Amino acid sequence: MDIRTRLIDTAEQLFDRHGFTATGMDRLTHSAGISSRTLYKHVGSKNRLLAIVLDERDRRFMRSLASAVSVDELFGALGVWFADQGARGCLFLRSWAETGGDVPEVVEAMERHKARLRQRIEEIVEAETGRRDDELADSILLLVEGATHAATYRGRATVDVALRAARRLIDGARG
Amino acid sequence: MDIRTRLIDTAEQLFDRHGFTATGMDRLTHSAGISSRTLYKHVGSKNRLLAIVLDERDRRFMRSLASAVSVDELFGALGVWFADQGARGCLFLRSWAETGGDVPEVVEAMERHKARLRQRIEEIVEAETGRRDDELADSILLLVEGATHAATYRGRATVDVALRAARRLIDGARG
DNA sequence: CTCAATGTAAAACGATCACTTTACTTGTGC
DNA sequence: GCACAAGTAAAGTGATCGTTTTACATTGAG
Repeated sequence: MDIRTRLIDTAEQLFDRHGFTATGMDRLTHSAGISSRTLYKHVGSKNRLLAIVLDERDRRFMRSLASAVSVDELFGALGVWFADQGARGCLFLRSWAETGGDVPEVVEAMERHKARLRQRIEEIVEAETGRRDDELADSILLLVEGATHAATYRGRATVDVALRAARRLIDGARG
Repeated sequence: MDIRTRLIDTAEQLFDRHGFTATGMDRLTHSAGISSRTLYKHVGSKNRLLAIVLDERDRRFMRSLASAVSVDELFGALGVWFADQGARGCLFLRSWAETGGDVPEVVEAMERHKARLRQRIEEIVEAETGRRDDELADSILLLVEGATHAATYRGRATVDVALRAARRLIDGARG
């Protein structure tokens, strides 16, 4: 595997499992099996590394939603994501909060991700109902966000609750 | 103001605004205007301080929901909370994640808070509909959790979206 | 008047922080 | 066969981490 990919993957796991600030560069370089010199040649700084990690995670997350054209598939994909990656809350919001909103690269990565997620949900709602519905998309975004965070303490069944609530909202809007 | 109260209030603000790990004890003692010796006499360690902060925040948060007997009042209180305290995501989940789930006192404070929140929502749903409805309470918990986190990047209007979605779910369950 | 409690300031603790530097080993392409 | 790019290990940068310690001031109760 490419050294840069290995670095970014390792960083994502450590940041996600132990937190950004709590993860030291020593632990990172040892886990990735590279020297600190190489790390800094590649990513420049710890903050830049975080921003890169977030961008890469966004790409992977959006790809996992790429084929969904219904809320069933949306929450299905979300359930698979949690099963694969674990559920420890949204890494974008956690990173934003851990850095106090003070790191522009991180703020922008978070905002980009949330805008894309919101856009994707809008498309799914339109595919399912046949029309644009901002309010419905907003509601389902809330359910996705809620499931993401409640799953950390209520487990994966939360995704099913979110799906059923989304279905009721859609059926209500249709009827 | 009592020295211990001042310490806990200051810690809550700093942890919330800048993150737990990123907040050093020096900054904390200077902001609270106390010596580090006194701080450690009172709370023992940084982790214990965090647990105490969370318990105190839970008390204050639950008190702000104490009089609500409808979802309108529930989300009304939530909106007031965000207006007063700002919206940077759930401090309990953020603290749990920042400490990697490795600090028992923090894990327990988070779980206590979430159990109480879920219980409070169950009561509000019962007051509003006249009957117990676990599924409906689960859905509204998701909307509360979703609003809490989406408010960080979509602003306070998110609370209104959550309220309207909750109303539709309740009306659907009633009819 | 004095003892004990409660506070302060400030230095010291070893560890660790993010990051840089020095010195050396590898291929790879021309 | 040699220069160059890309990696390593390891020491060093000064700063800061959470926590403890030393030495001293204030204050209220008996």
